[in-house]
Amino acid sequence: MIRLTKQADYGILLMTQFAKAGKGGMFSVSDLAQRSGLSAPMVNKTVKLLAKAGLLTSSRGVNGGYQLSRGASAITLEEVITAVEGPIALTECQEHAGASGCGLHESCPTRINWGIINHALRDSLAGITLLQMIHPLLGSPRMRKAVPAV
Amino acid sequence: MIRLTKQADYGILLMTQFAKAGKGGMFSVSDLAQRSGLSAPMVNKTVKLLAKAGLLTSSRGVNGGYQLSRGASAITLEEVITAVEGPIALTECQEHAGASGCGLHESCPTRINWGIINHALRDSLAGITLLQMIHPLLGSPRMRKAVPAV
DNA sequence: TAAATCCGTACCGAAAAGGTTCTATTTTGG
DNA sequence: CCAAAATAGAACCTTTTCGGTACGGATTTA
Repeated sequence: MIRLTKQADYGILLMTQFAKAGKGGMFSVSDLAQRSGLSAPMVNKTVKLLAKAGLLTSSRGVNGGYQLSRGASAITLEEVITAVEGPIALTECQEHAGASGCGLHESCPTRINWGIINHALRDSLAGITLLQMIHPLLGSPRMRKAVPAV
Repeated sequence: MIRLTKQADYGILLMTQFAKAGKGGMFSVSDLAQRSGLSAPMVNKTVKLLAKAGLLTSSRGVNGGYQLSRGASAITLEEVITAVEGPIALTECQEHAGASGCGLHESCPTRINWGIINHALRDSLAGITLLQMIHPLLGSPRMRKAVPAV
């Protein structure tokens, strides 16, 4: 029902852990699992996706772990969600434009509207950074301006 | 992956059929199935939800069917989607506020941000009417103003 | 060289989505 | 007044996706 998946939620939760630790904070999977209250395998799975997307950098071997690849003010929710659960689009036709076709009778005259809606959603997610997520009261006034009643 | 369900898509498709037919246009389920290319049982299931939400009115018996309860310019995508797949909210905690609790360790400092995001999504969907869906080129300039880059 | 850690993939159970069917109930028309 | 056409509502099944776990391999450090 138009929900974020739990894993995307976990991704955001984990990223905020890094953000709270500040620049250079490095955590292993087991560290993160303890801090977040999530199971280690689930953390494992999720940080891999975040690292693959370039939001985290990894170090292998003893004393290895993950850390933010950029400052918390330079990473947005849009990036985190996309990293974990793929492109953000309410309708399928917006994702692989023209590739498959809707299979329905008429050519879709509503595609323009969907483009606008998807764009609005993506942009409101792209307007919120990890820094704002951990300091909502500081972030929200600026954000309210950037994301007005639409 | 943050997709609309197919049934919600069907709901929108069906509602645009009514909108194209203009005020007072009445269709039976089998009519709609033919026009839309969807299976009759699926149409059946979907229009029931739309009727229950008050977006369509129904007439039983021979020559019965469904019709729009209001003009196409007074029905928004937000209403159609909510009718078919329930309240629009990306995160669960926004729906039944405080009822269940996240179950996670700290109280969620990000709830404010989610409220803003959900609101932005709902409002952009509420800003698009059925009339605009069937006349995208007419509707979009006004809509671009109502739903700016957010 | 052993331990810690990331990497990649494959797998399984549970939940949700997608779709069908069946039995009322209501209305019209002959 | 009865048969046909239509909605109302619920139950059911199948398929897909989600949520979570497990395992073998590669890499770094001590």
